[in-house]
Amino acid sequence: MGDFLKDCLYFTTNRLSRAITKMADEEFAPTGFSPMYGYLLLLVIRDPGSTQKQLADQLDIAPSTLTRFIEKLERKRLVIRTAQGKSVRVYPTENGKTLEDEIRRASNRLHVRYEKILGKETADLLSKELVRSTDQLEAE
Amino acid sequence: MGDFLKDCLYFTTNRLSRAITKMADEEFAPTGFSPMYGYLLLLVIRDPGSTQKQLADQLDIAPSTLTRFIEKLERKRLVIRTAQGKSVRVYPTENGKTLEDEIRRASNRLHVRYEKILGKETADLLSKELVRSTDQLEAE
DNA sequence: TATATTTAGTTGTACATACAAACGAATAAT
DNA sequence: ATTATTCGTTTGTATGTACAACTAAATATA
Repeated sequence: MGDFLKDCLYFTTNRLSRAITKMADEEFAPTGFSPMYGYLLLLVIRDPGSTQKQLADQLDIAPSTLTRFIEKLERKRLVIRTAQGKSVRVYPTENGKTLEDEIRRASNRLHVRYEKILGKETADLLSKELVRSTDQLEAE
Repeated sequence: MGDFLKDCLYFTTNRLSRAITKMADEEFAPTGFSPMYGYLLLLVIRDPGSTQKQLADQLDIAPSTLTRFIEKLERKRLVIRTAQGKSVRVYPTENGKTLEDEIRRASNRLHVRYEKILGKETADLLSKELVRSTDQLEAE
C-alpha cells in the first residue's frame, strides 16, 4: 500500500504550498500585505490599465478572487478602477507606485531564502517543472 | 527582468496547488467531503487511536486546523475522540470505516486522472521532488 | 514539594480562495 | 432590429488554513 500521502500529488503539492506560503508571508510582512497582493500590485504597475480579466489570467486565479483583491487594494488607495464597457481597467496610484521597490525587495528576500536552502539551480528547475505540469493539467 | 511570476516558487507552487486541488475536489465530490478529510479519515482507519498531534504531523498541518477537521468528522459521526491525559486519541466509527472503499476509489480516480495527463513516471518523480524540497524547506 | 517550563489541544479571529448565481454590456443569430 | 448568447464583473456564501492567545496536563527544576 505504501504511504498514500507522499505518493499523492494533491497532498505533496499542498504541503509545499503551505511551507513556501509561510516563508513568503514572513518575507512580505514588512510590506504590509501578503505576497499575492504584492505580485498583483507589481503587475498593475508594470501594465497600467490592465483589465481585471487579464490580471486574473496572469495570476491564474478566479475572477471573483481578483475582484476581492482589487477591492482591497483600492480601499488602501493603491490602485484605481475605471469601468470600460463590460471590462474594468486597473491603474496604480502614485501611492501604489511608491511601494514597488519595497515589494521587489521582499520578493528578492524570498528568492534568496529558498534558493539558499534548495540551491538556485534546483529551485529554478522546480519552478519550471511546476509551470509545465500546471499548464498540462489545465490544458487537459 | 523576465516574468517574475513564473520564476517565483511561491507563485508556481500555489498555482499548481489550485489546479490539483480543483481536480481532487471533483474526484472526491462523490464521497461527500473534500480530499483532506478523506485522507485524514484513511489515516484514522489505518492507525486507530492516533493522537491529534500524530495526525497533524502526518498531514503537516497546524494543530488548530486538525482540531477543526476532527470536529467536523465527529459531527458527522465518522470518528470519535477520547481524552487521554493532555492528548486526544481518535478512532473511526463503524460508520466511518464503511467509507474507506469509497475514499480509496476517489483517490484512485484522482491518481489515474493526473497520471494520464502528466505520465505516471513524471507524476511520481514530481511528487518525490516536492516531498524532498518541502523537507528541506521545513528543516531550514 | 512547589514552581516553572514544555506540550497538546481549543477557541477566536482572519485571510486566500472558490463556486454559483446574478447582472449588465457586447456580440452573434434569427 | 430583436432576441439569444457570450463575456467580464460582482456578490453571497462556504471552505481550508493559519496564528495568537488560552487552558490544562505533564515534565523538569529549584
